[in-house]
Amino acid sequence: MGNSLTSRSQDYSQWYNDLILKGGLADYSAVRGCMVIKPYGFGLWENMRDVLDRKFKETGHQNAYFPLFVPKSLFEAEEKNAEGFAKECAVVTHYRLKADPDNKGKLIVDPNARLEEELVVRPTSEAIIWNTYKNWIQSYRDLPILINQWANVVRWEMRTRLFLRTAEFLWQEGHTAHATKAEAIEETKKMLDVYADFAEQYMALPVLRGVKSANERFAGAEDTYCIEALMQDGKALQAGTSHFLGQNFAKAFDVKFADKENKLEYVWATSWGVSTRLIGALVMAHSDDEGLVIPPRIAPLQVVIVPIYSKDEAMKARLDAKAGEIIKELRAKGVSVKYDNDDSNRPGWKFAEHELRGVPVRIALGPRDMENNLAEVARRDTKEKLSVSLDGISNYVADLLEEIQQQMFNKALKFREENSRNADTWEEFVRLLDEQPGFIYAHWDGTPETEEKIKELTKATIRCIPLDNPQEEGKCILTGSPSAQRVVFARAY
RNA sequence: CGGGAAGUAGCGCAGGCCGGUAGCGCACCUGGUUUGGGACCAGGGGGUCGCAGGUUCGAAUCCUGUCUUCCCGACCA
Repeated sequence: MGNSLTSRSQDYSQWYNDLILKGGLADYSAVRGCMVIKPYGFGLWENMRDVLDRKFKETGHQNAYFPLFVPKSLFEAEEKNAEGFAKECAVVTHYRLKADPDNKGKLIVDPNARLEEELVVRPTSEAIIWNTYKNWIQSYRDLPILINQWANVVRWEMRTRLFLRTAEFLWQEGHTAHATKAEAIEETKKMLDVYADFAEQYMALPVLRGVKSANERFAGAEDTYCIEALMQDGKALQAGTSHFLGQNFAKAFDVKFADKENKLEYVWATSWGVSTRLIGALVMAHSDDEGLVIPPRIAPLQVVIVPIYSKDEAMKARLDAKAGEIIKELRAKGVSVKYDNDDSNRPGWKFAEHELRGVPVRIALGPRDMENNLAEVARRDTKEKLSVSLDGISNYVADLLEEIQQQMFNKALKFREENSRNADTWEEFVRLLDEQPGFIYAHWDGTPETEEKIKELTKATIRCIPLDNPQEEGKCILTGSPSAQRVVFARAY
């Protein structure tokens, strides 16, 4: 019907937008480049958030909240950071509107209400946070500070895309302060591992863990670690970053502490974040032409039960009673389940609708099954349908959810492996990018100029230099200069 | 900011070249029959045609301007 999805082969962008709109995750909003996250999409975000938040707390972090507005003078304190974000900042210049004297019923910005100092709407919070940390840190006894905040940030991008790049997005940003460089680096890597584990175990999304080249590094960081995922169209997506900030922000905001010998030292810093972009990653990694496919562990709804009613009222009552039993058992196991007994839609409509929304497991319960003590269990990932005995069905479904979770990860991993290739010559590199897009492992001479040139020529960037990358002598695909290792190239979102 | 396309009912669209006072599908409301892969019949409600000017007896339609959205680039998580 009108709800069918554009086929992927036709237009990947359209397919992606359809998935989000028709899958019920989000809507376009009245504000350019922003979106409305609908309850179903927000439920997904809440589940992701809850898991991450638990992991942050398990690793010793606490939540706090810092202001949305950053005075311009603070924002510009760390020069590289300010420069990096300057082009995409929304800025508050006035604090009042007034009636338009020339246009009844309309408002204009009151020119007399100009702020003495402009306020930058945070594109990231390092500046405001380090300005605060300055007051919190005097001694090594005050360290480490391990704080995370859940917030929204604004980056005024020229071109936006639902979930992947919206002008405003939700995220978490961790900001930590440490007494030693080693401790800060350890923190940076630890949080990268938290992200990678989350992506793989909960989102069923295999990721490469690596470090960014200088060109792709976060503005103001010494090193940017990242997790990189591969989407079904062969493009890469940066799914999370963890930055070792060195002493850059400590120096910019003059944050020093007295060590045990009473010597004053600059504090070492990290920051790390993941955003609602993860939802975009999830959509593009797992969905198919029937709609979303959401991994069970973070699905807003894990199981839906669809009764097949008939005129027979007694049978209807039996179906309701049986469904009630199953729901009770599943809920006792911590499985989220909905009984879709809304009589205004027919079963076929419901099947299609829940597939569009990516509900991992559907149980159909009808008279035919009841007579045989069976139910039809359908899994979303493979679209397989099985007749399952009603005895112990809740155990079966609980196990199936875990199996789907595993299967989705395995499938995505297999896809990534099949779309990861070595390129040894420039011709091969260019051909692979166009004909078999994916992660391309190639030698690079290590210079920013070469990386820039490759980007200009092919739009491919270095996604990361994987951690524990095998060392291998070779020649740069562009310049032929010696190289000690392959790095990962791809076109990226 | 460049290059395309589009703004007509809640959604998706037709009508536009050739001007005559707006239509289709879905959704919605009422009644009935239905329910194992997006049901059917009958009846019904809903639109200053993105906005502002202009041409004309008359504009959804022609002209000018303007705003917005989507797609493709540049920028970026």
